[in-house]
Amino acid sequence: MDELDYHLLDLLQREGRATQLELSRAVGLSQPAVAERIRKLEERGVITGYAAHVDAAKLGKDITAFIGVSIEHPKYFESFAKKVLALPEVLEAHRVAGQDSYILKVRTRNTKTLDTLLVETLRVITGVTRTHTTIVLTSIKEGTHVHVSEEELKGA
Amino acid sequence: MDELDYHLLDLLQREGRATQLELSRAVGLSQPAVAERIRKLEERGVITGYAAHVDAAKLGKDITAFIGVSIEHPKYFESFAKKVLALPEVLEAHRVAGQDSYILKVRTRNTKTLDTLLVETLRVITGVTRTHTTIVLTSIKEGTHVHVSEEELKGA
DNA sequence: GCTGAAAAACAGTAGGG
DNA sequence: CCCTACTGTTTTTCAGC
Repeated sequence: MDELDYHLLDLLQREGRATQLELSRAVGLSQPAVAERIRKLEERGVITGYAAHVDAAKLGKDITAFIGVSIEHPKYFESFAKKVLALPEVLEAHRVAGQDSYILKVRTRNTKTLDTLLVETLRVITGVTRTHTTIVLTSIKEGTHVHVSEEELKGA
Repeated sequence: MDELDYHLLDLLQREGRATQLELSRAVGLSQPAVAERIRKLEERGVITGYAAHVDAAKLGKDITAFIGVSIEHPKYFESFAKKVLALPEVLEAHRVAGQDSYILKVRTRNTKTLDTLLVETLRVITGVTRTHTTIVLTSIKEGTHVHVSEEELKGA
């Protein structure tokens, strides 16, 4: 992992369908060298995949919300996780330190479907004692771009 | 937007570098028909872009956290948003309804860099009165995949 | 790591229903 | 809106350096 790898990762996070020729020009390597580096980054699991990003609002998914979920005992963590994984409305699910046991990020069609998700799906899961919902009004920034630089990782 | 478009969106969200030939076989169209549909989806802004996804932990970014930020008056919203946009550690920034004014999702190298971000960068921004940080222990699910189906959008 | 070249796979265009 | 056929790129995989 040198500066060139970081540069490639940066470029590919911005433009996941950039061609190897474009990338090679940007980083100053030959095209086969770029192909080789990308292959290795994928192999080592640094690059986990590629995804098209979609405008949820254009698909009628207007509501984004964060839901804090309290669970009464750790023994219910696993079954909760399993159920939540199966819900398409849940974009992210994190176990967290603090008052809540989990934080979910969800995207639903409207407030009605959010309500349904809360009362009919989440609150009835075994072990869930409380949910606390925060509705997003506007998203200023919504990316997955992980910033990396050689400088930052000195001695890592 | 018909069922075929939804199917293509679903596939491209899972595998952003799927070839048109692969997609065409999956949805039962010819390759040029798929190319045309994808072009239109991009044109209309339904597909906003493509990105490589990266394993942050493999890059030494071990800490994910959600930060609720309270701002004393709406007049500071814009300047706050502008400053936050420039911070590479901030993956997401949402203005929200409720106690907090904003929720940020951040990714940092360790707890020390998180602390620095909090006290030296965020809390000193004009208008910020309070921050409330929730550290992620494990992420069960972390995706951007927006679920879509014809059925769900009946009458939309 | 590079260049250069070949083969295979892919994306984009054209003509026609 | 879709098809097939064709053309130009891109990717992949080799040499030899």
